Amino acid sequence: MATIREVSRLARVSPATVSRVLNGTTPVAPPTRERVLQAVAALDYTPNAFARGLATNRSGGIGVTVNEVSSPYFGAFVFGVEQVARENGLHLMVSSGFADAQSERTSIDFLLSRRCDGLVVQAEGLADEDLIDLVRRGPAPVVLFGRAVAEIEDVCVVMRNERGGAMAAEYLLAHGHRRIAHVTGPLSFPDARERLQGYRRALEAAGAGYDERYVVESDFREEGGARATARLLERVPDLTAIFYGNDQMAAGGMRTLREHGRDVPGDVSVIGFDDVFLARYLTPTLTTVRQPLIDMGRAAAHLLLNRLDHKRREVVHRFDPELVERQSVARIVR
Amino acid sequence: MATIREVSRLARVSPATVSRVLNGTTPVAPPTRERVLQAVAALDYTPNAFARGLATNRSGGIGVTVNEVSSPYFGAFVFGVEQVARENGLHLMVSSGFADAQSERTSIDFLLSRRCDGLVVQAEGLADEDLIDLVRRGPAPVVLFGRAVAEIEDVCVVMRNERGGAMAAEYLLAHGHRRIAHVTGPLSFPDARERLQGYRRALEAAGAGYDERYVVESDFREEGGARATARLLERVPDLTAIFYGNDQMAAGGMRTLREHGRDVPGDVSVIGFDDVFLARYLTPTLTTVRQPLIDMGRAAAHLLLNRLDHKRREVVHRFDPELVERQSVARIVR
DNA sequence: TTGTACGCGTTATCAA
DNA sequence: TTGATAACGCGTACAA
Repeated sequence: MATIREVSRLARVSPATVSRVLNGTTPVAPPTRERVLQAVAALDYTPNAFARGLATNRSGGIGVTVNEVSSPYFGAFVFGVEQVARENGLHLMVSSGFADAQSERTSIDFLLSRRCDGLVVQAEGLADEDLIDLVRRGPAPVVLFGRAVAEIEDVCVVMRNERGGAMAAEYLLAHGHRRIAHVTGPLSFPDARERLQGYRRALEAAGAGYDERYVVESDFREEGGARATARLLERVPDLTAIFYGNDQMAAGGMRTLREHGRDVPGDVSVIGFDDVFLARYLTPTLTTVRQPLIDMGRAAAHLLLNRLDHKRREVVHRFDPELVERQSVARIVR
Repeated sequence: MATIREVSRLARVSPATVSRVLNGTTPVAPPTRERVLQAVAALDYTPNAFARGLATNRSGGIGVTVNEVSSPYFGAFVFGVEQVARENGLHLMVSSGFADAQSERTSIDFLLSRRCDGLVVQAEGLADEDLIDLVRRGPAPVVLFGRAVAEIEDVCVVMRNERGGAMAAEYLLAHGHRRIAHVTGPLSFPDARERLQGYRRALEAAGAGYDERYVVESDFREEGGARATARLLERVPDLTAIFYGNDQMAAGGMRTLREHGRDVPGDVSVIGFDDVFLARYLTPTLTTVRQPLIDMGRAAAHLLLNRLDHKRREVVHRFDPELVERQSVARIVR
C-alpha cells in the first residue's frame, strides 16, 4: 500500500499538496494538481483511514444498534439507514442489542470505542435516563429510533403509534364490528401502550365501550400471539375481530383461530401492525397498519447527518401510519 | 476523552506501562498494575482506535458484503457472522452489493479502504477471476460465501446444491410423483445450475426420465415463480409436483396454482429451497430443502478468523442440505 | 520490571 | 500557491 509520501515524491511535491488535492481544502495550481492525480493513479494510492482518523478525529462511519439486524422489521430500517449512508460516502458499523440493557450498553460502547462519527440507536432494554445521558453527554451525536423520549424529542424518529392503534380500531368499527379484542405487545414498551391507548380512544369515541376483558397482553412474538388468542377465545368467545399489536402475533393468532375452527375473516376479522413482508404471505393476506420502515431509516440517517455537518435537511420525526387493506377483515352483516 | 498519557501521569508510570497492562504483552508488577487499572477506571479511558490501528495496522473489524443485508436470506447469514465476530471482540462493517458487479466492487473497495482486517464476500455480479484476484492479491484475507470457485476452494463456504436438488426430487419420487417440474433460478448462477443438475440426476436414477419441457428458468423472485408456474401449467398440465429453486419462487408459484384452481398439495405438490422464514407462514406450510444459514455465517467467520490469527479452528466448508417436511407435499395414490 | 524515544500516515498551521 | 513541520495517540524496540 502506497503512502502519501511516496505519491508526493513521484509527483515532486510535498505531502501537504497531495493532501490538498485529494481533499480539495485549498486551491492547487492545475498543472501541479494534474501531476498529483497521475501519481495517485500510478501508485493506486488510497489514504490510510487510521492516519486520517487520527488527524481529523472522524471515522467516516456511523454505528447502528438495533434489536436484531436479521429480523425483517429491523432489517428494513437498517436498509434505509444504509441507503443514506452510502449516498453520503459513509459506512455502517452494526451491532445487535438483543433487547437487553446490558447487551445494548456493550454494543454502544463498542461502536463508540470504534470512534463512529455518530450513532443510530434502537434500544429496548436501556432506561430513558440512560438514553438521555447518552444523547446529552455522549462523545458522538446520537439519534434514537422507535422511542419518543420527551426530554430529547428532537433526536427521536418514531411512529405515531396512538394514531395507528386508533386507525386499526376505527377500520374495524367501520366494518361493523363492535366486540373488538386487542392483543398488545409487552406493556412495558411505549409502542405497545400507545397502540392500546389509540384502540381504547377509538372504541370509546364510537360509543362501543372499552372492556378490558377484550384486551390481553402478549410479547410481540408469534407464539405469544397464538397463546393470547386461545385465552381470548375462552374468555370472550363472542368477539368478532382482533387487533394484534404486530404482524407476528397476528400470524400466530390466525393459526390458533383456524385450529379452533374459526374462519378468518368469515368468523373473525384480523388486523395487524407493521406490515412486514410476511403480511403478504399469510392466508388470508393480512390487513395491517403499515410503518414505513425504510423511510424511517432514511429519516434517522438524515437526522444524524444534520448533527454531523450542521446542515438543515428537512426531516420527519413522527411518521404517520397507513392502513393497508388486504383480505383478513370482513364486513359484519346483520 | 482521556489519553494514555493522562492515565500514565495519574498512575505515575510511563505510557508504555499502561499499554502493557492493557494489552498484556509484558508482565507488569502487581502493585504497578493495580495503580494503572485504577487510573484507567478513574478516567474512564478507552484507547483511541485510530492510533491503535496506525500502530498495529489492524482495525478489529471485519467487512461483510452481501446482496442485501435486509433480506431474510442474507440477514440470517450475517447474523451468524456477527455472532462469531462478537465472541471474538471484532465488529462488523457491512455494505450491500445488490448483485451488481460495479456495486460489489465499490462495496469491497470501500470496506478495504476502511482497513477491515478481513472480508466476508458474497458476490453475484463479479466474475470468478475478479474474486480469485481479490483473494490472492488483495490487501486483506477474504472468504467467500455461496460460490465455490475451484482455484480458491479453501476460502469458500457453500451449500451442496447438487445434493439438495437431488434430495428434493428424491423426496417427491418417494411420494409417488413421476411428472415433476422444476422452476430454476437464473442459470447464470452456479447455485441454480447445481440444483437443476441434482434434480436431473435423481430423476434419471429413478428411471423417471428427464424431460426439459418440465423445466423453466426463472429469477429467484416471487413474481418470476408465479409466471414460470403459469407457463408450466400451459405446457405440461399433467404435472403433479413442482420443485422450486428457492422459497420465494415457491410462494409465487403457490399463488398461481391456487388461481388456476389447483389445490396444494391435493392436486400439485410443491417443494422449495432455503427454508427462509416465510416457508413457515405460507398456506399450506412449505416443505423445503433447508440451508443452515446461521451456521454457514459462523463457518465463514471462523474461516476468516483462521486466516487472521493463524489458528486452526475446524471449519465445515460445504454444508449438507436438510429436508424439512411440512404440508405442501402429498403422496400420490393410484 | 520499567522508561525513553521513535514511527505509523495523515491533516493543519504557519511561513515563505 | 506551496513547503516544513508539528500534532494526533498508540505500540514497541531498545536501553536501563
